[in-house]
Amino acid sequence: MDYNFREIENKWQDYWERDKTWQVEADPALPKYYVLDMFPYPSGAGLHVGHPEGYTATDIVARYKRMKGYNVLHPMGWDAFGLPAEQYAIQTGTHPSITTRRNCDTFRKQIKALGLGYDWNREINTTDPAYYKWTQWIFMKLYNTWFDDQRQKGRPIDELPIPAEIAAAGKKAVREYQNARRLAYYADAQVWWCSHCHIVCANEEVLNDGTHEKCGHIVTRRVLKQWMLRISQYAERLLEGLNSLDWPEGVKDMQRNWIGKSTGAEVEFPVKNHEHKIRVFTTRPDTLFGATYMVLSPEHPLADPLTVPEQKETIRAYLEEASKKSDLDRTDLAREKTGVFTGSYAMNPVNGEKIPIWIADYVLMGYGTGAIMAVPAHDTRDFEFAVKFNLPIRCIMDPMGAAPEEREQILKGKACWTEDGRYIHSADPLSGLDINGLNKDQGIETTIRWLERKQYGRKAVNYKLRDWLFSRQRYWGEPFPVIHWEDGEISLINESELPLVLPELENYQPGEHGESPLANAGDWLEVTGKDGRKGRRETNTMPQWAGSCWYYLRYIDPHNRERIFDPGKEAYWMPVDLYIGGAEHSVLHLLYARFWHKVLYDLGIVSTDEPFRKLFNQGMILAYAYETASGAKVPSNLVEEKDGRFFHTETGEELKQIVAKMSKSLKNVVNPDDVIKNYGADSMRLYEMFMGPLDAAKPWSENGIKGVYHFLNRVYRFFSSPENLYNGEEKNENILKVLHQTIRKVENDIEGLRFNTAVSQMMIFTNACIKKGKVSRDTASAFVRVLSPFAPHVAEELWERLGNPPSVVDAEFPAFNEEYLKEDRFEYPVSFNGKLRFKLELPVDMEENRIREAVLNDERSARWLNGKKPRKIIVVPKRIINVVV
RNA sequence: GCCCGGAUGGCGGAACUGGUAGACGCGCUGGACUUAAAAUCCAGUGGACAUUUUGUCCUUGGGGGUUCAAGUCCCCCUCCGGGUACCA
Repeated sequence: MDYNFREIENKWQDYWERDKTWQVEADPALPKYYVLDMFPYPSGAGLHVGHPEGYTATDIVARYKRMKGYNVLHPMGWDAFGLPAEQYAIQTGTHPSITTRRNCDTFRKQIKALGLGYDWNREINTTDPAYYKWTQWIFMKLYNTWFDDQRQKGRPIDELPIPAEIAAAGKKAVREYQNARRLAYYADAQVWWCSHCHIVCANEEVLNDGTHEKCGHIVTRRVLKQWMLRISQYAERLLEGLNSLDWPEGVKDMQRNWIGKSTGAEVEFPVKNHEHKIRVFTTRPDTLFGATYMVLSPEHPLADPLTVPEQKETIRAYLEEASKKSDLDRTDLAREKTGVFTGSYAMNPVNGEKIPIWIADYVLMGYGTGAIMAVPAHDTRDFEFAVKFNLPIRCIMDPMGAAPEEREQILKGKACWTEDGRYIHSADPLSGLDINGLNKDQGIETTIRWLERKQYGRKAVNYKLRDWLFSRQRYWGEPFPVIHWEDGEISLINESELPLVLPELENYQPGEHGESPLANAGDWLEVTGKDGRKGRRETNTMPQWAGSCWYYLRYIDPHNRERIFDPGKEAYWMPVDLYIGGAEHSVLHLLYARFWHKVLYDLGIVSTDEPFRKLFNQGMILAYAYETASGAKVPSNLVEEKDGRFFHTETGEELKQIVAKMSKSLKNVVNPDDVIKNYGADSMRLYEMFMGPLDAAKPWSENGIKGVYHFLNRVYRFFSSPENLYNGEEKNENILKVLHQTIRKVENDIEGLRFNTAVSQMMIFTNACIKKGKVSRDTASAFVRVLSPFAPHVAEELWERLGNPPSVVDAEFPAFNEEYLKEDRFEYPVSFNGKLRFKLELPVDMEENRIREAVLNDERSARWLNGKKPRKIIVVPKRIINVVV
């Protein structure tokens, strides 16, 4: 008979609910532990098997830490703003809040069915006005903050020093001066527009092929007034902060790449017959002697002024083409370089040489200064361009480490060299700069010093990270607490007016030309100021990232109506000790949240500089799928298995089993509800942990879940049968040893998030008990506690049956005792020349020399020594013996 | 292109700072129980060869190297996954 998981699971889930087991409060007398899941978007499809993986992992850690005496904060909530609910509203007229509530109810029910111990008293929902009141409040803080570059710190806008000439120019000038420095600003932005969704997309939401990640349609460029956040000013802080974090190196690397710091120099090139100067950023100022032309990006402000009359028409056509090209062909794989000559020349500061100025779209306005000096001999892009347009290529570095033939080519300007070497042709008696013979590092340093002395340029740092486009043309998002006045002034609403609640609408359809659905909001839109001035509310809403940027802070004090949270509680619970979620949030969510957190820290609102101390990414759960020899996918319902091989039910063709993402079309989606119905929540939890390492992608297998289900049945059957248990202490040495090994291993594995091996150790223990046939109640009680974070329902039931009062949740996690783990003898593997030949059991405290004797005296050694004397005998205590002959 | 990560039996995966490769689970084979099946229990299970037994050889994607000893460290290569891309 299988154990009745349904009855047991219902019973204990009811108990935890009635008992309010998971409700916690800040308690300075106890050490705290804050364990957080990335909260889900409650989609209409319900929970997916991927969700419970991370949730189970955090639940195990939470339960374990609680048993270790920590006060554990483990909350859950909903990232519920988003497109699907709005799309559904457009189609059916159902208000998104109704859809959202329904979906949250489903998710909550499904999560509870897994026996996850969340404090539901702290549940939050980003779409709840009582929550987004504070999202709006943070936006107001961002608006009222500027970044002090000197102190590398955000400060209140009233502390921004106003230069005398600005102050003298009047209020408007002061306002503009401030607006140009606020962390949230409203400005013309070149944005990606998705004409399918009628929405602007952040750069991050546009895929490599120029399509919108949400809908797959091609996006186009537009200039629109949008809200932006000055995250780029926090680049250095965001980069620096990574060093102190216990995060996967891969995630840190991704963030570093995204921030994209590069050091080099800014150099100014005078233009012949013009007062303009072209400023460029370069990481290779040392190659100035090799600069043979310059390039401006098509959007560069000097593109037009520097065009000579005879070139006007050509340039105009090129600029137009370039602006169109950035729409569609920008991502062409075979991007052949294009460009046109302006007719103007710049002067190379190192040698006074006249070099032509071109315009080309391989130079981007959004990076550096939007202009470059081109050194074709030592930059692959410039090389490609120079070859195509027949521009001179001047090698100024004798390559080190290049093959002789390659070196020949490079010196002749027929190939490009970007590595280190020794400079040649890099001196000019007039300018006084000479770096011939130096290597790259020395060359860069010397050139920068020269540039600074001659005031042609300076050392400079550049970041790829750009400002964050923060508004969307959607209904279902946080409204901005902003009023646009008829005279063009922008102001925030009063804090007392928060939350600014989303108005009810008849029509959720966004406009064709970038108007948000809120433009239909009638009365809501119009405002009249005290002075009689008319204004209009902002009709854009915030992106979905907004709510998820700070939700972990609201869990701390979710019902506080007066403040965002109580500072004492914040100081107690923060930082998050462990944060688990999908790797898809490695860059954006985590970077945005860190940015907001740092601003709040600078303003004294939070007590830590970084929000998430330890981060871990769970891997994706995949499924088996099938394909024919030609690679065509076959839905799983058309596949049959025979003797471990797979065949198409209709054609009979043999199929290959592969691993793929779960998808409706492959018919291999696993529904957690079905799994719970057939095997129970404990099996579901245990299997998700047993599948493999938490961070690995791994395929779901029906047989795998049967394995852990089988294990739980064995556990239940054995430990719930009184005839298998005797009272008091454990008498069997071996059982005691395995028990304590298990306690130690499970403890270490939970701390290291290696749940798969923890489960396997518990299996080893159970096998040993069943083999023995009878163990003590002490042993059973210890094991049940070890098992409880993983399979809490079975554990509660057994705990009760062993005669303990509920609940095992508050029992102490057993401590392992080294005494029981000690071995006095060890079975040494004995190798000859590295090959294992036999085993020899010896006392562990035996001296090495005595061990050598013992090995040589063993009759089995004679065969391998073959009459020779051993050259050397290596003894590694409690590991191995190796005889070298 | 660049930056990460990975490759271990029929399958999912173990293996601490280099020290008995294949833990644990699945599957498979044989057996017990049963009228039978399921469930359960017991035994076996990397490959090849040999065998009455003791056994021998091979094996962690491929090739080199360091070492008494390499899945683990170093160099080169192949394939797979993720990120990113005219970033100057």
